[in-house]
Amino acid sequence: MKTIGLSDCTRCQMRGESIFAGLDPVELCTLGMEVQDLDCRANDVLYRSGEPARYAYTLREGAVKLVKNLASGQEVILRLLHHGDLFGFEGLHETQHRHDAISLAPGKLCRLDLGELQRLSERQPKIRAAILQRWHDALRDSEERVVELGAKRAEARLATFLLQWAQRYPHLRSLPFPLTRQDLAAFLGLSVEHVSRIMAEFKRQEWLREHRGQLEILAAAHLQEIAGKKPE
Amino acid sequence: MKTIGLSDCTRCQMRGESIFAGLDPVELCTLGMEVQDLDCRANDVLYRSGEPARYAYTLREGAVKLVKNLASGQEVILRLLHHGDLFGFEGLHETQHRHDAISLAPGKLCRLDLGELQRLSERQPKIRAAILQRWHDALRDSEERVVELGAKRAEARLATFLLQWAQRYPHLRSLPFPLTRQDLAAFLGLSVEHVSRIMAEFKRQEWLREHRGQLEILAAAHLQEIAGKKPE
DNA sequence: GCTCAAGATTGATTTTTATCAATGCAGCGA
DNA sequence: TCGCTGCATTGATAAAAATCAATCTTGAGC
Repeated sequence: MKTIGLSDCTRCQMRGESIFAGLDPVELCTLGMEVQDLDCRANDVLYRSGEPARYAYTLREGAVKLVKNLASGQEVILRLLHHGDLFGFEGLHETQHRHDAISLAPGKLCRLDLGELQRLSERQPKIRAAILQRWHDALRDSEERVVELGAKRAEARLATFLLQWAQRYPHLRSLPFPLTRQDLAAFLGLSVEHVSRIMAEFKRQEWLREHRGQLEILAAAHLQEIAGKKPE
Repeated sequence: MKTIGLSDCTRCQMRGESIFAGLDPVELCTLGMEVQDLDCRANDVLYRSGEPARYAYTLREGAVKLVKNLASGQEVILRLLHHGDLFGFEGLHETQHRHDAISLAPGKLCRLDLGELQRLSERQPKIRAAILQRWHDALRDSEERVVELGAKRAEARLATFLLQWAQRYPHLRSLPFPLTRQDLAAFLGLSVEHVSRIMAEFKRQEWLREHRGQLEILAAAHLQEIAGKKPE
């Protein structure tokens, strides 16, 4: 991971989707918020569980996983972040991070000091609302995961997941897919082998294709159907 | 469900744990917030998924489940609320409720108009902070459920759940336990039969006792051990 | 190109969990 | 009290998923 320097938010491509959306350039300049610009490679550790929470991050490019490691040695992926996502903001309410944040692919991030963010959100209703919206989205997503894990079988979970992943790249036929089977297993609550078998089956059915970290979904309709299927 | 009338928050036993904690009686009076006082029986429907979200609720007595019903007919319990808990506040960011809220036992609630709550939270930093704290807690809990469902086996999930339930009644030896096996199954992502077998086993081990909606935990230490156990 | 290591796949087997089918039991109204 | 009715329990069996044990790829470094 590499610190590049300060970010110039007024020129950021991503601003419209960030928590600073809705502020005009003048407002943005008067915030007095320093935003660090970071580059990461695959498997860089942004922070570890238990470390003091000092920063939140906006992911501009790449993908990041938030991971919980259990005493048993198992790992569970709690969230997967894409371009535009904010993470680490639990730090506004807790002194320590409660999971690891690890990049899955080379990418770019903005690092925001949590103290400054806190002050800003108190003064700027627009920013406050934006953060609250992220909180809301994170809760909704997490509850959807509870539904998936609690009520659906392996193939349905995987199908749902692949379709959701694809939604994050609406304009692309071939999607970046930097997840290992281990990552998929840790996200879906399954064993690596089981994930591998189901992926193989999906490929045999020609519902998808995979090549060098790229994924193509060929039969979204079939996956949709599988995704809705209950255990029966 | 029965509307009793307006609540006098200044005299509420629960105020210290509510979102109005930290306000002195004078501040409380000047808020101009009308709080409806409700009684419920077991199995009353407070709201349904898809209904316009108009109120949030504070549960003063009893227990409430937030349920998602799937197209397949399965149900998943997303949250279980106890005395002191606030729910329905997703309505601050969405126009419709996204789950059913159903009481498990007779109880008492306060009903807060979401519009008023919104206005209040904009003006009163203390209330805003309190709501944000609930949001944070809900996310943390939901993520813990993802860990349970994604990484643990049936006995571990049940043991964890029982211990958490007990934590909500720290001073009681014998706990109110208004859940059916169906409720437990819907919360833990298991079948009714499986839950029943594990409960029977825990009772055989004399780790707990159950009688007419009351639960006694006799061997928390053993349950703790089971709760941490990975699938192996 | 060749070698190695990490990840992915496949098969055989076991464990966990769901499903199906009775049966038991407690509370309640007639 | 009887006889429902709705849970809860128990057993037998089937399905789903994990585990164990080999391979098989593939990509990186030489």
